[in-house]
Amino acid sequence: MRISIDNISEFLLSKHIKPSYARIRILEYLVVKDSHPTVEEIYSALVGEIPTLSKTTVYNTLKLFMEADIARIITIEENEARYDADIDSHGHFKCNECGRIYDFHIDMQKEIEELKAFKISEKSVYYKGICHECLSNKN
Amino acid sequence: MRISIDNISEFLLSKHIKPSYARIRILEYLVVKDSHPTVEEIYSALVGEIPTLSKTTVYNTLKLFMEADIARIITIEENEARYDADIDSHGHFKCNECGRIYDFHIDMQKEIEELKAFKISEKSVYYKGICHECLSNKN
DNA sequence: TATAAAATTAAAATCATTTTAAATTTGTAA
DNA sequence: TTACAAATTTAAAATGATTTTAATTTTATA
Repeated sequence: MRISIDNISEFLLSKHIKPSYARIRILEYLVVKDSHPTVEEIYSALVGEIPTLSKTTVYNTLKLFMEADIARIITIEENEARYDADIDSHGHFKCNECGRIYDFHIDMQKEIEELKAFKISEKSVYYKGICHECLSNKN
Repeated sequence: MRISIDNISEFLLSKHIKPSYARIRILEYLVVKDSHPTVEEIYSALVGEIPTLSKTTVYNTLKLFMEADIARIITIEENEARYDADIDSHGHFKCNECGRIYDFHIDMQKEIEELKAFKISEKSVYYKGICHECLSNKN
């Protein structure tokens, strides 16, 4: 379920998170941008409008969101943790040329025989390659 | 295709990699242990027998292996890159209790409609949860 | 208004990885 | 065998993302 921009504050309250200004703006950024930003990107984008913002707050807030299952971390590449406010299971494709991350739908319901006795709490699917746009630009 | 222990040296030669002692031992460790070790684990395990070994060599060697498609990196968790000498596509399950990584078979052939115009070069599937053994120990 | 709890912050610490430049080893041609 | 160039390995320093710490600011409420 995607969060809508209108009700960020109520949404946070429903998750028992106090909707401070920083939290609202960070979640709003995650939802609106929908680009799976890094901490650096979030911080840089918001520090202009929230001059007192610190990176620690961005880290704290994202950790809070993850604990509340509002956001999830995308570790498609070490050395660049990204964050996604879309919790529903879907795949991520990273373009090795432009660096963009694309979402795609993929069925992850199928039961895995070997994991029958395991308790699965999280599934991630990461693809890499070259996106359509970058392929076009090459010709 | 799994590499067998007997022919590590020939295998490296077939990939146009000079089979130095460090390279042979590191690849051997990856193949035999089959536990998706971190750089730290590889280094610690081998430095006793190869006292001059340095971590930089482990890093260099793993990078070399990845470039030659002999090994792949598993970034199921930022802050702990792991390495796998099994290149065939398969899924990885990480137990949040004991930290072990399990392999499992999963069909990754299915074409994704949304990525039809994309060039896919790498697919990763990461699951997390609690493994069977840790679930048993809890009761 | 006072006060305690929560949120935010800057600065320092940590730690995996990369870079750099030097030292060592290896292969090969003379 | 010897000498030299290339490849490999190395230690040390640099980098950079993240975490920790401890202090400050903000918020809610009595």
